Amino acid sequence: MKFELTGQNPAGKARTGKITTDHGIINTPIFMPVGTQGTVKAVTEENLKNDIGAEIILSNTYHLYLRPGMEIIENGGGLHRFMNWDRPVLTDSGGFQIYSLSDLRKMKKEGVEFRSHLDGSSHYFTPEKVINIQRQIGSDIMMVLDECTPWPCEYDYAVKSTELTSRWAILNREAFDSSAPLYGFNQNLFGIIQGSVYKDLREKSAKELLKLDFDGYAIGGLAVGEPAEVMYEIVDFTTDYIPANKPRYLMGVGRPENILEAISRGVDMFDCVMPTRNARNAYLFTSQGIVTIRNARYKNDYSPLDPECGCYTCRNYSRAYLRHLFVANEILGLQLATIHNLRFYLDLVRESRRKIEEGTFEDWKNEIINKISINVSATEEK
RNA sequence: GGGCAGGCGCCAAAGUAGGAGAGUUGGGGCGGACUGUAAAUCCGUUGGCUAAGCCUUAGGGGGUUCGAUUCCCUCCCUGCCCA
Repeated sequence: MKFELTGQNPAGKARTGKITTDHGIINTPIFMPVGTQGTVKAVTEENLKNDIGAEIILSNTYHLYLRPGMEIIENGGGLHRFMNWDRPVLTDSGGFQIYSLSDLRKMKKEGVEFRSHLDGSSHYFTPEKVINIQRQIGSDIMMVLDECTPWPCEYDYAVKSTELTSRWAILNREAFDSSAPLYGFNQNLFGIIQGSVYKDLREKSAKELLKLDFDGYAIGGLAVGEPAEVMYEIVDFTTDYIPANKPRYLMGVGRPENILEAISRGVDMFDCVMPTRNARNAYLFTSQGIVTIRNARYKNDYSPLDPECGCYTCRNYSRAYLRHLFVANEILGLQLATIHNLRFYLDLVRESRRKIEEGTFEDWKNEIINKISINVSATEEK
């Protein structure tokens, strides 16, 4: 993997770059659609490429390991072939499941024990195991096993947790170095900086991980309920500790405005379930603001969802039709909504790159946030 | 024409051997939430009003009773069966 910087906005810390992998180039800043179970829910590979313009997608170690299981993935020729996706894939390690499935797991010194949410069976994840699974999956970018801390998080717990993540990082690195790719292309490993909302811990975590010279650095443990301003502050603080020549990935973020603010603070990569999940829940992002397409107000609205959007959905269907699909619980609604929301996110980062290269990112960002973060329905109500 | 079973909120049903009550469940309607996906999920709301209360309400009308959605009479309607 190669990462080169291609542009830098004069104000702020926003920058553009290019990640070259064996499955192609990723332009940064980039948003990565989430495909937890080896599918970006409700859309096809063709949608992802042609209608959305996805350059890389995310998948998940924990979920794929439980189902369909590694044997199926390996026999299928690795995840790329299995799911018919020939562009880069990043896999999360299961660190987020330590957070989101906290009722079903037990932290151990060397790893974490999960009870499967599918059948209750027990599974033990260690850094080494998680690296091996990601070898079997064949992701282009693998993530270290970490612990994603919740919010709020007591300082003492954050100290212990961050130490654990740092200790595990070494084991992740060793397992990575002593194993090899299975499918004939290179794989890379990103470290994850933790430390909750505590700057001293973030600094410590970053410095410890830098010694291990990962291919890129993620900022984890944010967007778990803390105020956005706190998140921005920690992001701003932490990116200063990541060398300029390494990609910076803010895990799990976020709303469009969160992404723009983080780009402004020097982040290159993002992922979030929001565009996909919210699409399936009738919550659509548009250039004019949030459209909750199930609302009765759209019953007779035959205009396109977003007149400024060039996606398949906006080119061909009206708000009234989309609303009808959602109200009638028709599957097509999920697909059309997902195509649009993901296209909106990808357009957002594409436009960000353009503005950074023009040097006008900051002003544009502020203007756009004002436009897109309002709720269209609520506004028109007044 | 006769017999039987029923009619409860926008809809479909539950329940009540008379007594907690605008009142159970599901659906529908309306609104909201969702941030490294246990999510095509979840939550709220859904008679009226001069709103910590009051009023109206269980097919219509009448009756018994301190009290009726529940019992009785009658009419109307629906379904099934028989002519």
